[in-house]
Amino acid sequence: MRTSRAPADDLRGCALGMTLDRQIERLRFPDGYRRLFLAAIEAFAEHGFHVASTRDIAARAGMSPAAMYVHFRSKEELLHCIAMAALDLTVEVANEAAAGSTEPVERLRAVVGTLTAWHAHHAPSVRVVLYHLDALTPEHRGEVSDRQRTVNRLVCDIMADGVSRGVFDIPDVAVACGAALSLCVDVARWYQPGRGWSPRELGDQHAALVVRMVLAHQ
Amino acid sequence: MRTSRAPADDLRGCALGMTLDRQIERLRFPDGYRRLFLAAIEAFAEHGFHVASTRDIAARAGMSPAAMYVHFRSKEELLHCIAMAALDLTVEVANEAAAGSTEPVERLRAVVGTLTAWHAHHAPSVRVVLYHLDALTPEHRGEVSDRQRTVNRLVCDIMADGVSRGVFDIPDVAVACGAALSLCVDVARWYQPGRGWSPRELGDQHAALVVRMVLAHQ
DNA sequence: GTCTATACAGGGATAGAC
DNA sequence: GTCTATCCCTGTATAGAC
Repeated sequence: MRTSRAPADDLRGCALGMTLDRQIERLRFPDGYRRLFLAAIEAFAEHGFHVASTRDIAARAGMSPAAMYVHFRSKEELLHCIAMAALDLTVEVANEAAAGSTEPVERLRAVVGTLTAWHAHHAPSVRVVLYHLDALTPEHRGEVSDRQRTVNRLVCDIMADGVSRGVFDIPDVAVACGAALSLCVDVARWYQPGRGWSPRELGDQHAALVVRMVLAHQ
Repeated sequence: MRTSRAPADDLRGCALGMTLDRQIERLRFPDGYRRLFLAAIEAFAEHGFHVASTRDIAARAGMSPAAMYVHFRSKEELLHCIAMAALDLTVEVANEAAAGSTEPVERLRAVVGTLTAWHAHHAPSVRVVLYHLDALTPEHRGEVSDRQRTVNRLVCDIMADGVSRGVFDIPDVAVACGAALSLCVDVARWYQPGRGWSPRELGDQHAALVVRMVLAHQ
């Protein structure tokens, strides 16, 4: 039987320009498993978890409905695997952005810009992970929350560091951190490619706004 | 046959302290209609649109499954009516907040604070309106988008006014407006009552953050 | 590991009596 | 306007052959 988790090591080095689908391609999944994985991302993103049927997913993967159950115990497990892979990538991308500098302003700018661009770029897939988590078992939902807290902690640490260095002036770090991440994440709800700014441009603008939000007036 | 829209006039004068349910009570709906309306809000908020069944909704309203179709043509129409009523209330609340002053900073603070508190307070119901709109027919979705644009325009106007008066310094008003509303709205995704700040306190903090984001350094 | 066939449950919506 | 009964469809998941 297959393990139901994507090996974290295969997720390194992902770049923003690639689509989530292509990044998944790089994972060393067995063929049938990967085809189902990609098909489910498509179907979930298009119709939402509950409306997308296992028949549809299997058909997109070029299989019979029954073949799915060789690779995944249930539709819920399929969602869980996708959510975890997407969040592992998100954590990876955020960490890479933060690693580019040791200066709080630059780190915050990089993380907010990158996460905004990331969520804009993968809006349909991200919506599934953000808004359909109630379909997961409590245990699986807990694992997802852990990953989300990891990103949260990264941003909080950057802000707290900036405060202690006197660069930032933040009344409540937890609230400001939540606010910054709301900017990054909520993009997935409304962003439409081709209308207005590109993901990268929008990221830069959000980064500038967040920096203004927390910067100490010299 | 009943009209399927809540009369807008009945929505005036709503106050934040009341729950959405109670505000709906004030609408002059016929009894059966209102019971179904309230039951559906509960069921949708609890399980999401697709998981909540018409049987469950009818049972909560103390009716047989078939009785629903006397008041609503379909489950989709029920969602539409709820979404429109909720958005009409949101527009109302935002307008009231903006009407409290003519000064851009105060108006922005009031709108962001009130909308944040509103979304925190009604998080479960608001999630339905925000994240399950793909279940609506294109026509109904259009009506919902109209209301959302109304709120957006209100915030944009306040910001543009502040810029033209030299109070605000905003590179791109549309982006800043979207960012401010992301702060207000995304609260519905993560807010849990009883943990951390109250809706009102959170609203005040968000308002302060948004003002810092756009205020011109004197 | 994939197929065909099917069990089994549940949901949206309607018919027709009262 | 509400009920009981029911139609009909779809969906998840399993059985068993290949």
